[in-house]
Amino acid sequence: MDGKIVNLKSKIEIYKAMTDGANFADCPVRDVISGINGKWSPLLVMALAEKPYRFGELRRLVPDISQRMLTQTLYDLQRDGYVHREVFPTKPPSVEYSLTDLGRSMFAPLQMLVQWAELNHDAVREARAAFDAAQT
Amino acid sequence: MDGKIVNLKSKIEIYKAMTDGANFADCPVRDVISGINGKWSPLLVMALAEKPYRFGELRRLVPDISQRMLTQTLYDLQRDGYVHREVFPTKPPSVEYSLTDLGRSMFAPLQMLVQWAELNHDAVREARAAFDAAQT
DNA sequence: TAGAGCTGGTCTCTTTTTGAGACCGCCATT
DNA sequence: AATGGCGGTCTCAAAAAGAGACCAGCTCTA
Repeated sequence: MDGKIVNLKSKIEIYKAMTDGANFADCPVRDVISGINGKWSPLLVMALAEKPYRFGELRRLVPDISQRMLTQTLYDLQRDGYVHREVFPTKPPSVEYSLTDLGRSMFAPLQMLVQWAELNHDAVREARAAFDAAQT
Repeated sequence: MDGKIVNLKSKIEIYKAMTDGANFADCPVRDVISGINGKWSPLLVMALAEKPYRFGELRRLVPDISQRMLTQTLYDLQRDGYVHREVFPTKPPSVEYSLTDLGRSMFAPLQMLVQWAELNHDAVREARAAFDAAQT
């Protein structure tokens, strides 16, 4: 990642990249995508892209995540190298989570998708309403 | 979507877009994202971006999806307005699935993410191996 | 000094989502 | 008459996610 996205591949090449691999299960692209396509991963990455946060801060920032899923999602993000976890030996030890370079490099493409969602959520809502009405 | 993505928002604005809404559940951006962030949705969208496919063709193209999940994922994509479903009254009626304009407009941002995944899957694999080794 | 609260978690239990695979009627081919 | 493709639905088991109790260690307040 040198900051610019050039040489976009053709659609069929991109699709092949998603179905590559000796057997289907270990296609590298799907392997990576699945890690950032969980229910909470994108939200946490976007939050940490702003600035590092402590565990409790993230909990308050994202009030509808359960503590269990916050722990687990952060663990998974750390394992895949997107998030750095640092423990500070304060009286009640505090833990700070921050994005690594790899995590930061994901921000741009993720932002595109979020921005697309923002631009198109009206269209999606209308489509949904029309579909449900037609199903009467 | 007029083909160009301009005026990128600041990180904090993007995060706010993901946490907007009276209560957390109906944040528009998360509502939309959740629809395209399933296990199979991105793959099917990428496949249909190439050209329309019939049900059985998609099944063969993506051999590790179960019939149940293919049915359901296509249904959800149709409901959200990404996919058009057309039934042809042939002897065994055939059903063709194709991307709508809305679905096509999603291709660009999705492609960015896939491309990022392709570029960075080595880094992710290394991070994972290092993490697992450190956990000994 | 006793109680309550904050720190970042783990553990158990229940509900929801997903996956595997059997089954369906219809029709064409063999 | 049996086989296979067509696009599904239905059932049941497994996996993932959510709710909430519990934990030790420390600090502040009454």
